[in-house]
Amino acid sequence: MVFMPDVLKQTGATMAYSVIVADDHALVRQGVKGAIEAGEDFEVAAEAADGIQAIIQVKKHRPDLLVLDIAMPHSNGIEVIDEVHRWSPETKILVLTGLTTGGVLRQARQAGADGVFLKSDDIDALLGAARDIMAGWEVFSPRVREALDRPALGADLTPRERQVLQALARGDTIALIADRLGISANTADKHRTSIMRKLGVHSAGELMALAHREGLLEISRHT
Amino acid sequence: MVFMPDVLKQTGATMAYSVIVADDHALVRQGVKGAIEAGEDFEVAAEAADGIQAIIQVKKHRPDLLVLDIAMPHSNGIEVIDEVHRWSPETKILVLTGLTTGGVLRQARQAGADGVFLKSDDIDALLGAARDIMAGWEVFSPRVREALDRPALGADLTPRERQVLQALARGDTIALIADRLGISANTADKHRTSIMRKLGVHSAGELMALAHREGLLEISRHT
DNA sequence: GCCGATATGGTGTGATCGCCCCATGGCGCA
DNA sequence: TGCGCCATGGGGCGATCACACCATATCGGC
Repeated sequence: MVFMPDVLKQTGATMAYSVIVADDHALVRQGVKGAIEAGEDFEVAAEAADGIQAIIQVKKHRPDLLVLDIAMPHSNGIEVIDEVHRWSPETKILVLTGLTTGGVLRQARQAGADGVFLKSDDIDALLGAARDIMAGWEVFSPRVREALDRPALGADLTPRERQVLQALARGDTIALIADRLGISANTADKHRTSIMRKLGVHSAGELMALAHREGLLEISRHT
Repeated sequence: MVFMPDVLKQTGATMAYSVIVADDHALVRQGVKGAIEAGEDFEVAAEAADGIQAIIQVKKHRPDLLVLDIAMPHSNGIEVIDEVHRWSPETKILVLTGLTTGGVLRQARQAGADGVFLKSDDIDALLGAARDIMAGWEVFSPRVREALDRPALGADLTPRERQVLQALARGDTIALIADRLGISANTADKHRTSIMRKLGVHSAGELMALAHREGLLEISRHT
């Protein structure tokens, strides 16, 4: 049995939700396109291979739905969400990510994504998720919800502490960080100490490893 | 115009190369399946969502081609390549990866992959790559070749130094590493010093950041 | 046979780190 | 009006790190 919105039942056909798919991997775009066009109530209007292109295409097409990868070159997915809300507020956003590290998912939800779909989730569920979102629901798959419910690991970090953590993870030394932030080395050190206490680590090495492994850092892509 | 091997022209049909697609992301598997079955000379015999499953399916089906992602749960792609060569040496291997950090690509080639395809490469090229591999060629896309040609960054590390680097990146302290490897702290320190000199960094923080960023570490996946 | 690379070990020094002590001011909340 | 949290600052101490110096032993190659 195929779900069909009332509008379609009434008009007969040709009226489908327009979709833009943004992911830097062509294979993923193809997979999404195939899965979402399997239902005839969605039609992919354009694709984007990076964040900038995603914003441009959204401005241009004003789609009903944006399927958006987080880790992309040129402007990450979180920034794209903000821009989309600004330029095309009626566009629903379904975030697509391979990461289940919690931090990313939390960022996406807080930025205003209407749903999150994991790349490892069952592909057949994607179309249903898209339909649910268009029906006005928020869609988080079980595995996403589980990750979201897990106590955060770093959720209690203060803004300043996050700032210091970013710098530490880039390999900056305490002296350099203090200088950059215009504070004394003692204060920067105090922040580092607080971070380590909150994350339960006892050496700079552990902290670096944890930050990279658990995705506590801001998302960025090079290449 | 569709390429068709001589065997197919002779027999008429039904004789296609069997393929196994191994990737932890269902969307990618779907994309690969669609792209590779667009030519009628390939047929996906099975899929695998992790390294263990990939090995099991290869043993079972003895496919002509394995399309293999590197970063997967339970046994990474490099290990899978070894196992495939052991249990099904006639199976060609096309490595699929999103990473272009050189180290991974180098590992894949050295492990005996017959080709590397980037997830961001043009999807239409995948079928051609598969056909070229079955024709006995080694297939590396231009972007892969570029990454492979780039001077290595860490290529001159000795085996022992790599070992120490892995431990450092996990957050282990020099004293712990020395103890684990059964050597003195002085020697472990000497290795660390050599690593930092070869990589051109001057602090533990920089080293950690570089190792994670440039993918100098062994591939592993959790979750 | 000698040279280079690898791996092992020891000593020392200055810088940084990990963690403790202390303090002040602002801001929100009961 | 306190109480807690955040951010800022100072000082100190022991451990670790970064980087020199020194050394021996093995192994492969010219």
